[in-house]
Amino acid sequence: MSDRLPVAPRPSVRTLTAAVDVVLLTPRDGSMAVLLLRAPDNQARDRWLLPWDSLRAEEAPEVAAARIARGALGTTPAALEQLVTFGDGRRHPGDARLSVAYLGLVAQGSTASIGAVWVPVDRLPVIAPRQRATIDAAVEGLRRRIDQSPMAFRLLPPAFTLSELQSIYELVLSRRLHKASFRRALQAALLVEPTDEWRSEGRGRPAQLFRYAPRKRRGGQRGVRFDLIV
Amino acid sequence: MSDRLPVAPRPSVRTLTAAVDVVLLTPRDGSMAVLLLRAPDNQARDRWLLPWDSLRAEEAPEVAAARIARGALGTTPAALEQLVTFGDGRRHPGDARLSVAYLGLVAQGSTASIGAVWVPVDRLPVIAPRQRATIDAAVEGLRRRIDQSPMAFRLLPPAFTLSELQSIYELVLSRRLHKASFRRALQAALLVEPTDEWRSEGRGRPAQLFRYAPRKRRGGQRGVRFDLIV
DNA sequence: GACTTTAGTAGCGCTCTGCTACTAATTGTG
DNA sequence: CACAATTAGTAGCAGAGCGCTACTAAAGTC
Repeated sequence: MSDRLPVAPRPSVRTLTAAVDVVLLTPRDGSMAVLLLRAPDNQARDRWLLPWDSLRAEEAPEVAAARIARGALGTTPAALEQLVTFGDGRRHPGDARLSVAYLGLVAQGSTASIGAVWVPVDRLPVIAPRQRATIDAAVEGLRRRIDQSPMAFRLLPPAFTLSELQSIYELVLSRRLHKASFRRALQAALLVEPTDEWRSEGRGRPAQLFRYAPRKRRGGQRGVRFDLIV
Repeated sequence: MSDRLPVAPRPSVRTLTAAVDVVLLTPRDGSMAVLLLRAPDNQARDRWLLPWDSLRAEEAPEVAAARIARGALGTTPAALEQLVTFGDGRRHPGDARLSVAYLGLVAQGSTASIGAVWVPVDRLPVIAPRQRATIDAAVEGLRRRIDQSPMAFRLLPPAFTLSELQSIYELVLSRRLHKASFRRALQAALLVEPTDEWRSEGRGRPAQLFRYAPRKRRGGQRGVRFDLIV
């Protein structure tokens, strides 16, 4: 090991193929759903795929991700952020050497382009192993980050009831939350403000609609949590 | 938009160059330091660089990252995880189209290979813009994840004092923590166990040495935190 | 009107957390 | 040796946070 210079020599120019994959997630029928495309060619090895494309010349990956998402969705997703880059032996539908994965969040109730289908993440069809791993990473990434960034609000229309918001958290975290505690914590976090609209959803008392309106919190600097789940 | 098929046509094979960059971080002299290499060639545009190399044929990026880290460090870092992939217009020393960045953690007091220097992250020299952004992402990633994964312990030798551990957190979070509260939270998290060794560090009472020994925590399922800092 | 269903709140008790204030053990200094 | 200085480590209080039960409110259903 010590006989090798730590500085890389001027690299020989190696080229490879790179794809951008987009995982679009939305809440749907009580679970999270991912947007899959039906393969245009019935002979294709993978009948279903994540929206993807190879990276175009001079195109930044996040630009490509937005382009691919628009193509599959018809509109731009409410949020789009990089997840992970895979380059292992697992198969990608385009046999790309590298695939850069993006997570896009889509508000509940949105529709998709023709040929695209929302599929519950716990009922996925057979799909190329690398794209399967990408979806798992997306769901896990959403779970990890939902407390730290306003992702839940990107999964809802601009106005929503607090019960709907709580359902998003329950869906993403896959556990029940206590109503009063949830609302108290939400109140303390100064994240939403009430509108003067109410919505009656069939049975039961109508619910007030809220919108995402974060205010700067004073202080905030808390001690270390050690939220490490070993 | 709607006239474009959501399914990508069979992609023309586009190739590009990809690099793997490694940000090795260690605590050093009261701040975090990153390992930089001096350019072998004085005429090079960048006098200093992050350890990097282009991705070899059939080599998975995490394998390349481990290889590059070993070359720069002489040993394997205590942890190595993917950070982000850049592909924008910012310059990379190898002019790579894509660069996959990895974060490596190195225990306090480790030495580097010849030609490699530990530089405090708040006193960086001029460096290619993409690698500068990579370092920023590494420091920020460490800050974001230190509560959720045992990264702090990878920045220390196997046996350490609780004051040393607290210093790591203070360094990474760049704020002071309260001693009693820190220890109480650490105790509750069942993350460390005492050894029967003590260390006298010049002045003051000797400190007991601890080791990282996480135990499974019961329960753990807490409510939503809304730790969103707006 | 009684019952069901969903929204929303009050408040109790326990836990968690920030803090002050202590004790403990060592080195340095006259 | 006495005593200050320095670092390690703990006790315990007060207030904030959190889980929970139990309630009230407003709608539809029969």
